[in-house]
Amino acid sequence: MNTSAEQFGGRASLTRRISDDIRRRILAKEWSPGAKIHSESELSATYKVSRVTVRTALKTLEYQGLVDIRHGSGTYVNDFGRSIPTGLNELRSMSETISELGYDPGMEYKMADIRPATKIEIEKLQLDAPDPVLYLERAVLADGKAVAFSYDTINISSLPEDVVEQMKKGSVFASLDTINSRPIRSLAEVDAVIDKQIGWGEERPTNDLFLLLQQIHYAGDGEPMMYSKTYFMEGRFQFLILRTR
Amino acid sequence: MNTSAEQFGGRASLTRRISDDIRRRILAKEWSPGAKIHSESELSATYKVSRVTVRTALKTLEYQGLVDIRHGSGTYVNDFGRSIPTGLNELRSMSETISELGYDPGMEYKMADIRPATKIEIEKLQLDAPDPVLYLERAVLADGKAVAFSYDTINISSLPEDVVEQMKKGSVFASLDTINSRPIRSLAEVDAVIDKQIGWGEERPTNDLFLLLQQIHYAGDGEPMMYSKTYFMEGRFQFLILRTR
DNA sequence: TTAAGACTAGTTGTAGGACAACTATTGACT
DNA sequence: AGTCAATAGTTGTCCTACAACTAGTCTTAA
Repeated sequence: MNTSAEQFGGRASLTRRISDDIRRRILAKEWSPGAKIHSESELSATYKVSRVTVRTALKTLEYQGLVDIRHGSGTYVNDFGRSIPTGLNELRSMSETISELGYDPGMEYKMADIRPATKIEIEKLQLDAPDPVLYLERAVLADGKAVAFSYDTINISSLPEDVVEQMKKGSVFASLDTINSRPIRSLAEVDAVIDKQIGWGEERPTNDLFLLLQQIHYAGDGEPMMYSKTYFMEGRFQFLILRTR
Repeated sequence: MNTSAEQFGGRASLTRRISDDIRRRILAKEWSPGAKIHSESELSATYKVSRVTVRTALKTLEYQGLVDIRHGSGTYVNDFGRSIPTGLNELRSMSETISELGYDPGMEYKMADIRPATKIEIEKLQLDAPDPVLYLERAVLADGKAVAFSYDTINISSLPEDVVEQMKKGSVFASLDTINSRPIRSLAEVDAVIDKQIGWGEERPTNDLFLLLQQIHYAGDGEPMMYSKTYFMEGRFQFLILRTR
C-alpha cells in the first residue's frame, strides 16, 4: 500500500495512499467487474483508518470511473474493462501509459538542446524574458515501434543542473520525481492535423495525419513547468476519455 | 442553490447540490482566480450543512479542476480562465457546451429514422437482436454556423413513445430529462480522420479532415443508451481535457 | 539592522460515534 | 402467486474533537 508513498517519500496523504491501494486491488482483479467490494466499515477496519478516509478514497475512485457507489446498497466495480486505467483523465507520463497498456515503453532522442525560449514558449510558460529552456525532440516507442513524436519545452529556471542533465537522456517525469516536483495538473488541447513537417523515420504515416495533444503542465504552485506537443500516429494509440456528470 | 435540484426534482444529494452551487458561484466570478474562498467551517455554517458535506462538495470541484485545496492553508480558485468549464471531462450535451462557450446553440436535422440496429450498433449498445433504434443525422450549429456533424444511434427499447417522437425534433438530452433518465457517464474515443463521406453543405471542410469523438453513453444502471459519432471540423471547436493526479 | 527561530491563529486532514435515508431480501399475509 | 411489512445491511449526513500543516507575527541573537 505504498504506490504513491514510494514516489513521494511517504508525504502523500492517508486518503491518497488508501485510494491508490484500492485502485491497485481493483486493477489486479481482486474483485471482478460488477462485483460489490467490501463495505466502507469493513475497509476502514482492515486498513485501520476512519470511515471518513475510506469514503474520501472511494469518492476519488468514483470520479476516476473505477467504481460506482450506490446509496444504501454498496460500492461496485465498474465494467469498463482495461479501458479506463489507460484513459487520459489521469495525468501520467507517456511511458507509464504505454506500460499500463502492456507494452514495453521507450524513447528515441533526436534532439536535446538548451536554448533561449521562443515567443510562443515565453507565452505558454508565462516567462518574462527569453530565458534558457530545455528543448527535446523525441519519438515515443511501444515495443520498439514509434507511436508518436513529441516536441517538449521545459522551464529549467528553478531546476538543479544535474536534474536537467538527466532529462537530456532519460524520462522527464522520472527526473522530476527525484526532486519530488512532478507536475500535478495539465491542460490539454486536442486537434486533428495534417502536417508534412512532423516526424521522421520509416514508420512515419504517408498521409501526414496526426492527432495532436498540446498540453501545458503545471506544478503544485500553479507555475507552468512544461509545454509539450505530442503528435500521435492515427491508429497506433487509442485515446479514451471518461466523461461523468 | 438548485441547478441540479431542478433537473432531478430535488432528488440530488445534498453534497451534489452544494457542489453545484459553489461551482455556479465560482463561474459567476464571485471569487477571482487565485483567490481564497471561504473556509469549510464558514461554508458549512452559511449552507447550514455539516463540514463533511462541504468537504465532499469541495473535493468534487477539486477533481473538476476548479479549485485547489491546500492543507493548513485554504481552498483557492484555480486560474484556468474560461477553459475548464467547457472541457470534455464533464458530460454535457453539445448544446449545453456550446451555450457555455457563449454561442447560440442549434441543431439541423438531416435524418431521423427508426430502423433495425446494424451489427456494429448491436455490439456497441449491447443488444441481443436487431431491435429498432432511433438513428439521427444532424449538423451541430453555433450561432447558426455548422461546427460538427453528428451521427447518433439511440436504444429506444425502454423509452416511452412520446419521448422518442420528441427526440426526432428536439434535443436528445432535453427529451431524456423529461423522464429523468439522462446518461450519467460516457466513454469517448478520440481519433483524427480523413473521410470524404462525412458531412454536407457549404461549410464542410475541403480537406476532409475531422476530429472524431466516438462515444457510448451509459445510464445509471450501466446499460448503454446511445452510441454517437460526432465529427468536428478542425479549428471551429476547441477540445480541452483537464488531467490531474 | 537583519536573519533565524519560536509562537500563534487559522485551516485542512483524520478520528469515532451516532443517526437518517435508502436498498435488497426475507417472511407473513392475502 | 402476489402484495406488503419487517429487517438487516449499506451509504449519506451530522457532531465533536484533535492532529497536521501553513502563513503570518513576534522574539531573540548575531
